[in-house]
Order: sequence, then C-alpha cells, then structure tokens
Amino acid sequence: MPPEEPPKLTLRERKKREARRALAQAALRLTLERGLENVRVEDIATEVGVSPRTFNNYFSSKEQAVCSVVVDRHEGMREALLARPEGEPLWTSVKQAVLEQYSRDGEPDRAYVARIRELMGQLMLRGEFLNAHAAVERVLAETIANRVGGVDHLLCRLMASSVESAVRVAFVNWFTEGEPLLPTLERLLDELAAGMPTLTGGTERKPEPTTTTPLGESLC
Amino acid sequence: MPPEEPPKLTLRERKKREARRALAQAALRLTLERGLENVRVEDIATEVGVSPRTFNNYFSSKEQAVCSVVVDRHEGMREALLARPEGEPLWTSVKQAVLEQYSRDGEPDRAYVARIRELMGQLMLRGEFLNAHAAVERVLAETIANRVGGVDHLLCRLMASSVESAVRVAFVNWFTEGEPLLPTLERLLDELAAGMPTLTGGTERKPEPTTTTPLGESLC
DNA sequence: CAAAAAATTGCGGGGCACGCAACTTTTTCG
DNA sequence: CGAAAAAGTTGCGTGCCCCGCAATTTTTTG
Repeated sequence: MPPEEPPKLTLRERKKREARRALAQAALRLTLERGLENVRVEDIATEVGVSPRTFNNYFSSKEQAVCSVVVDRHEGMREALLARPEGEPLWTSVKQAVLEQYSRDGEPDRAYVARIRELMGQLMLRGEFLNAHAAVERVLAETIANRVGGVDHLLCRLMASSVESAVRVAFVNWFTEGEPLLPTLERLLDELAAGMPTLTGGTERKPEPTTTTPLGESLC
Repeated sequence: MPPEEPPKLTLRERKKREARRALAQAALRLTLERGLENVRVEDIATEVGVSPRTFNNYFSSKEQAVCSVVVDRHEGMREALLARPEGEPLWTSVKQAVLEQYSRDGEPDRAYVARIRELMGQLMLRGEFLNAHAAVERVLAETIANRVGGVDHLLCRLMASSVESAVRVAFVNWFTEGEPLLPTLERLLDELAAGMPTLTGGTERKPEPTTTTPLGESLC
C-alpha cells in the first residue's frame, strides 16, 4: 500500500518526534495532576506505552521532560522575529514577536494557573525551567544578531537575556497576582527599551566615569 | 574557663554555619578538581569529617552545595546597594553595588577559569546555578524597591532581573572568551540604563540577514 | 529480500535522597 | 551543679533514578 502522503520526514523521524511529544505531554499532565514527587518515570512510560528505559532515551530526567514544552517555544520565537518587516525598529520587532508568541494560547483558566504556580514551588523544576529559558534566550540572541547584521554579539545576548527577564517577570506576576499577561509584558518591554525611566526618575545624568576597581575578577 | 569573647551567636549556631561552609567549600573544591560526576556525596562528607547522612541535613543535593557560594553573594549585594548615598541616581547605585560585589576576589588564573567553564558544561549545575541567581535576583528586587520607596514592584523586579541578566552575560563572556569581567559588566549595565541604543538606535536598519542561521541548538 | 542502521527493551549496578529511630551534644532551668 | 529538654548527628533501610551494555525488534537501504 503506497503512502498517501510522502512526508519530508522519514517514518523513523516522525515516530521519534511523536514519542518525544507524547512523553513530554504525559509528564506534564501527570505532574500537574499529582505533583512531581508522585510521578515516577515508570508512570510516564506506562502512560505512553513504552518501557521506562526508553523514557531515558529521550529525556535524561523527569524534570527535563516536563519543561520541554518551554523549550519548544523557541522555534516559534525565531520565526516570529524573522517574519517582522525589514525596516521596523528593532525594539518594535522584538516586542511584537514576543507578544505574538505569548498570545497564542488564550488566557488560561484559573485552576490551571494554580497548578502551575504550585509547580514552581517544586525546586527541582525551577532549575530545569530556568535552564529551558536559557535555551530560548540563546536562540533569541542568535536571531537578533542575525536581524541586525551580527554587529555586537555581547549586546545581542544582553538584549535577548533582558527580554527573557521581562517575560519571566510578567509571567510570574501573572500567575501569582492573576493580572493579565500581555498588557504587563508590553509595558515591561517598553520600559526596557527606555532604560526604565519610570524607576530611575527619567532624568538620567552622566554619573562620573565611575572609578571602580577595574582589575579584579570574580569567582564563580 | 570563661569565654574570652561572648559571641552573639550561640555555640550551636556557630558550629552549624561552620559545618555548612566547610561542606560547600569541600564540594566546590572537589568538583573543580575532578568534575561533578566524580565526586560522591560520601567524598564531600569524608573531607569534612562528617557522615554522608549529615551532608544531606545541610544540602539536599551535591549541586546545591556547589552553588551555595553564589547564593551567599546576595547578602553582600544588599548591603552594598543600601550603602550607596541617598541622592545618587538609581542606575549609578546599582551599577556601583554590582561592580563592587564582583570585584571582591582578585586574580582569576587561567586554569581556574578553564575549570569553571568546564563545570558549566555540566547541565546538572546549570539548573542549580540559575536557581541561585534567581535567589539573588529576588533580594536585589527587594532592595531596589526599598531604595526607591516601594513604588512599582513589578518594575523593581524587572530591573533586578535585567541587571542579573547583564551579570550572567558578562560572566559567560568572561569564561568563554576570556575577556575581563568588570569592564564588560560596566558597559552592559550602561547599555541597559540607556535602553540598548547601540543596538536599536543610531542606524535603525540592517537588512540582509545573511542567512547564516545556525539551526541546531546544542543543548536540551 | 537481505544486510545495515537505528530504536526499544530488560537487566544490573552505582548512587542519591530521605524517613526513622537511636545516640550524642548543647542549652536551659530548678 | 545536674537533670531534663532541645537540637544535631549517625547508621540503616527503602525506593527511586540514571545509565551502560547487550540482545532483540523495527525501519531503511541497496
């Protein structure tokens, strides 16, 4: 029987992706349901109908599986940013790309928020979560560099990093205070673009060439 | 025998702190020496002359112990920031406080840097490391809020978060590129304060993405 | 369709984190 | 002071996790 559609990806590849997705999804669902400490690798594997050993072929820890959703966002982020019109100011592009990315899923329901918030209490997850964000950050920096013509890599990383900061802050504010995500996010990005004048008083005068001790290096 | 000095802290408390410090130090030293995967909890405990079980009374994981140095920095950060003169512009205060904090330790010798860099390859540590930074971030936000009179908590968190972003970016640049930490850090903080005009302002266009997008993400 | 390439699985080992129940040290107080 | 209480340490046992290895099954290739 000839396949109706000859997909670009080999059968093997499709199965792999599907398995990975299923495992991640199961991991997240179960964790939201019972809390991470009550989910054994075996449970996740069973849920998907695969051996526990196989789980570890895809993820090297439960935490990684749960957080892989976050990582998956970077692909969309890259595309969104690259899709912005050429002449547009960089800050506008970034802002729109980010906002677009985070308005995909509508405002989530209350119970869900509560669970997520609870999850973040789980320290195990926080590390992995931040790790995932760091991955997104890298892609964002790369894309920004690409966008502006690869001028100053350091600055691109700074921008990516602080944009992610805004996202995280808005996110936390959302699920702890219950305030809507997007308006907050937009405001924070605007503040970033302006150097946070609201806080610093707007009148930012040049403060001395800063006679700091220039040579020391820090450890870890 | 009457105690020469009546320390504020009870004997019990002093012993506890000392034990914790010793364990953290041993953990870091051994990890730098052999790499995290070749350090068992037992090794660390033995080094300090305490039972493995006791180690877990202080830290709930090796990683936590190794990264506790970072966490300890937040105390200094708060003090430094609060010590800045009253009228000083906020950005200056923050900048000085951060720079001061990271110029404490002197010579960074090459081998040491190499080890640290290697360490950051260890994903296990990255999560915990980022977690530690998040803790610092929290304290910083609090202190900033305190400094400016608790106006807008959200903005304070944004500032703290993006400042930590700058620190992280400078730090990574330091141990991957070998460039000096403090000048970079100073520059990044200045850029932050100005909304990153070098990237966004000036010539607001840079077509030709050069299509050199490296697609693969190395981690996760 | 058979050989090659790649994925899944069971097994076993080395560790880690932690609850629990002694046991020891420090602190408190009559 | 000295005994009870409070707090810290330790050994033991348990459950789970991660991974290397080798055998097996599935998919791809020529």
